[in-house]
This record gives sequence, structure tokens and C-alpha cells, in this order.
Amino acid sequence: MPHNHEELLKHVKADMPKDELLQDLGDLFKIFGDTTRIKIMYALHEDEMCVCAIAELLGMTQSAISHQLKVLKAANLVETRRDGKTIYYSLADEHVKSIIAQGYEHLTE
Amino acid sequence: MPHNHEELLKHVKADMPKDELLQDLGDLFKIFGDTTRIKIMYALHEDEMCVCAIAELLGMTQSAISHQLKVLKAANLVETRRDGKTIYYSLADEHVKSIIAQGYEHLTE
DNA sequence: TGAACATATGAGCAGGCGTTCATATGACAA
DNA sequence: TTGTCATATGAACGCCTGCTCATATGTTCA
Repeated sequence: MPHNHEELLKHVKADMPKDELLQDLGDLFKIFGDTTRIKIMYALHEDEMCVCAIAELLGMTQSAISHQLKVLKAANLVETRRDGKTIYYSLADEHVKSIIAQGYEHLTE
Repeated sequence: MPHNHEELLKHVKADMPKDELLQDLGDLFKIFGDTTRIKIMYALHEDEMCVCAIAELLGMTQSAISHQLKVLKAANLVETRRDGKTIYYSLADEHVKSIIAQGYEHLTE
């Protein structure tokens, strides 16, 4: 017979968060899973920046950057401030920094 | 004229990690960006588990789980131990836990 | 060795995602 | 209001990725 893990499964299952939360976690990290967005977040690490500055920094279209910023904002990872025609983006909280920092450590050890 | 950010860009550019590292960071988080893999890592949070136990826990094919474990292992996120026919998987380091924990906090605040 | 079990692997397909292109919205200045 | 600049949005296309199915590898026991 195939082997048995009833007890273990019962135990682990009890401690698993709900599917919805796990799905949300996956969706959150999916946002970190793109080089362009990582670069944007890294760029905002120290200072707020306007859209066209980010586009110039990354050598990409304003449109592409704007689309990505929308994704980041929808996930509450960045926030905005308007000054005249210009909209400045900055990181919304410290989790962004610490998540990236943890990833960085994992890679460089 | 379009507006100017020479100084800012020079400054930010100087502090940006190399493209290769940023790419690796993206690739790493891409691995966290899938519900199945998140579930696997969460399951291994407390205890090592064999492949078929994980498959049973998640209600998925042994094949699918095995493919995902290969991805996780290639990224040094999990490690293995053999005992007879069975191979037990466990988390490879603490970064996995802290990355997930940071994501969790971001979602639940 | 041969059978049974645990896990790994390869090919193929469907859905998701990031970019581009064209265009729209919104704000300021004249 | 009209023109210009900064940003946002929608549609479409190509690529990537995760699952499935079939099969292979590897281990134990009789």
C-alpha cells in the first residue's frame, strides 16, 4: 500500500492559512517577479520620482512604465503625490524594502 | 521643453545594483509568485514532507508537485533528504520564512 | 531478477502577462 | 479656449509558465 501520512496532513492542514490568503500572497509576489517592476521599486528606494524620470532611467516607454506603476499602486506598493502636471511616485511602506532585502540576502549568501 | 532630471538620474543610477542582480531578484520572486509553490513552502514551514504527502495535501498530481519542487530546489529554496524510497523536502533557509512573513504583513495591515 | 512503490522527466497545450501602439485624460500657460 | 506637456488607458500580439499525460529512473523487498 502507498504510504500513510494522515496525522501529518491533519496537523499541517490545521496550520495552513485559507486558500484566499495564499492566493493573495502569490499574487503579491508575482508583482515582485518582474525585472521592470523590481527596478522601479529599487529606483524609488531612496527618492520619489516622476513617471518620465523612471522611464528615462530604465530606457523604456512612458506607457510601459505607467502600466507597471498602475499594477504597483493597485497592490499598495507605491503611492502618489501630484505637483502641477507631474505625479511623483514613492514606496508605500517598508515591506517593499524588507522583502527585496531578504531576496537580496538569499541570493548573495 | 520636457522636464529635466539629470542630477536625480545620475544619483539613482549610481546606487542601482547591476542588471544581472536585478534580473536574479525578479527570477527569485517569480518563484514565490505562484500559489502552488507558496502552499508547498507554507506546508514545509514546520515540518519536512515527502512528495506524495504534499500532493495529497494540496489535492494535486504527484507529477505537478514534483515539477514545482524541482523549481524550488533549483533556486535553493528547499533541500532534500532520502530515506529509502522516500525523499523528504524541507525549507533550505530562513529567508523563505521571512519573505513570506513580510508579504503576509503587507497584506494584513 | 522481477514486482511494487516513490519520485523525476519530457513533450505539448492553454491561460496569463508584459510590451507596444494609438489614443484619451488632465493640468498648466498664453 | 487652444496648445503643450505629463500621465493614463485600451486593444492586440507574442512569450512565458504551470499543468497534464505518458514514461523513465531509482529504491526496496521477495
